[in-house]
Amino acid sequence: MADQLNMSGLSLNGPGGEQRSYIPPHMRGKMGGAPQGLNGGPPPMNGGINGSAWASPAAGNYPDGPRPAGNWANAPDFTPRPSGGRNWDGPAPSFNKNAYGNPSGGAPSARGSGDGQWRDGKHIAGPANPRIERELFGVPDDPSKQQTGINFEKYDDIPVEASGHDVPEPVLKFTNPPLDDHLLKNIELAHYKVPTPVQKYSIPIVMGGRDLMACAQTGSGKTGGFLFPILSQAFQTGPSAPPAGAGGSFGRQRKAYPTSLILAPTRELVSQIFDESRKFAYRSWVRPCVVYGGADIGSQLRQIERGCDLLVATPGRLVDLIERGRISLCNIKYLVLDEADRMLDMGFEPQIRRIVEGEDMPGVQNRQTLMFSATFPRDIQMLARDFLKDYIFLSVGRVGSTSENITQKVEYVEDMDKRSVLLDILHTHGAGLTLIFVETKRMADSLSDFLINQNFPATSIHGDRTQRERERALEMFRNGRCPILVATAVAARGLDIPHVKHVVNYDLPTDIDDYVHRIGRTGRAGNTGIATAFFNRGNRAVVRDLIELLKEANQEVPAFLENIAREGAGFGGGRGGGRSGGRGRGAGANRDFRKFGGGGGPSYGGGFGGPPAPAYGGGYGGPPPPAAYGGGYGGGSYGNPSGGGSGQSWW
DNA sequence: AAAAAAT
Repeated sequence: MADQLNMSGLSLNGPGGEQRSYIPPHMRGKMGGAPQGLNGGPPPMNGGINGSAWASPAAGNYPDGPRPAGNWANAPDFTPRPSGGRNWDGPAPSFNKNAYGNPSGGAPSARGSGDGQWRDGKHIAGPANPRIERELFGVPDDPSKQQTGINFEKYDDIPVEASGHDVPEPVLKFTNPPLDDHLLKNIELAHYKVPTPVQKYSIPIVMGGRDLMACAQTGSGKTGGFLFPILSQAFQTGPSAPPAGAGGSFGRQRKAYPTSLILAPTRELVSQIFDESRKFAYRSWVRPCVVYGGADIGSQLRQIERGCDLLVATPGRLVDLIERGRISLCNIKYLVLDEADRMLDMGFEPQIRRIVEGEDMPGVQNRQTLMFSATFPRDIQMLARDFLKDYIFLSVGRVGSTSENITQKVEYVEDMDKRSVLLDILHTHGAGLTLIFVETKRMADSLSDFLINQNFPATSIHGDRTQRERERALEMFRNGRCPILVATAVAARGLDIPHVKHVVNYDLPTDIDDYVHRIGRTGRAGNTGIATAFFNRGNRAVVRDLIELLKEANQEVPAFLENIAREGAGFGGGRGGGRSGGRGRGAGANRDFRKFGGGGGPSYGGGFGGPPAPAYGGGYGGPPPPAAYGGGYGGGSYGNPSGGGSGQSWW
């Protein structure tokens, strides 16, 4: 069998039998002297995009298309984009006022948004399209599309703290001014009534031209928090001219010049942000696009070609497209880094720095930059220092945990008993969506298999499933056909799944922030939810943080937790709390370190995210510092900025 | 230690 596999592998070699190693797509054709075709590189654009290996599946049938039911599968290939000319360096298409589709005869260019134009300094909305409206905004009876269950009074309880100089007054309503009328119409279509607290602040901040660093989580309305002001400004000021000299360069491939770029860590998250941006860009001149890995790049390229004003991307795929010369960032006016802490956790810093500092993006003074992050540890502070200018710092309270929307339970369950306890829970809390978090991909598979064998409608989502499987699982969960979803960390943050009734931490995460994110999938903004965690001694690393969190949220703290915490506080067991306070969390953790942080000068050494105590504590042979140590602000200015990473010795 | 992310 192995031999057969090898044989088929060999058959991939070149005709002369020479070993041909894999060449990434963006490198093909750059190999010295090799004819382009040999390496399977894409033919030139006018060579016919529908030919050869470059060909995509037929329109309307993208097996890995990012939006399974999305309208862009229906968009005809090469519909000239009425307003797109400015964003290309190719020859601008001659404007034709009927270009976006005479209803009869012409190809229906139903793209759902971005169908409007900018002409003679005016924004001209595209035609209304009932089908697209239903797709984007849903119908009142369709719970999967509805923005229901948002209790706006609860939102008002979320504390927001703004600091920085000249913080503008928050807005109280969606009104013109400051927001553009076209945006207001779309907001109304989306049934958004009142801005959430983060939106109340971010709208005037961003529209005032200021940079923003916001500590906020998804569910606080932060997507609208950046989309509303960005789109509103775009609707009023129109597109940017392409760079001088970009137009008509002979032989150059078409290149898109987006004016807004939104980076986010996971594919599902960028997809979700894209969906939101389609809503609010509906009928406007702004055409949103989305690019991420794991999906057919050909269809993404074609989308970009049709015009790309607002781009939502994961870093890896964006770098790929930049290397291919298909996207230029030189026109960027707005840069948004969403879930910045997560992106750094996932090792995206090099790609992010390359995108922001190493390509053609305007410098920090010539663009507006917004960063969102659930926490504000040292590495994020460094990023803020480098990417932002004179920013306003916004700290938005936790949506779920500190309010009493979520009933948190912690049960002592040994690993071997977890399955049966889970079955009990599923039998007891039958109705509603249940999201079960596990720590490994393998566990996600085996647990969902187990549940399916027990006749539970379960599915799973994790990084080893194909993008298509991931999206399908999420869709099945969202629409309730598979109301039990077993997930790894891929689903922990950012995903906005309405109506999750119960979050089960089958395996507790080692990082309490992850726990907060996970339980935040339920009890969203006014809905009540339940979060159950299975705890055993294997989780004692988080016991202190967990207790602190439960207390903070006015939840019951089981006696066994206190007991185990005391065990851990003994000598030798110091790892129980060594990390406490390392990441910003708890009351006051997400604060503007410029205000609270240690001293002046370049030392960013506030206690914020400082290196864990063991980094130096071990050297003295003394007992490990007490758990409280290292928390707080300005507590220690040990640690040079770059040294933070090396002290990771808490396990 | 695990997960995610360009191929």
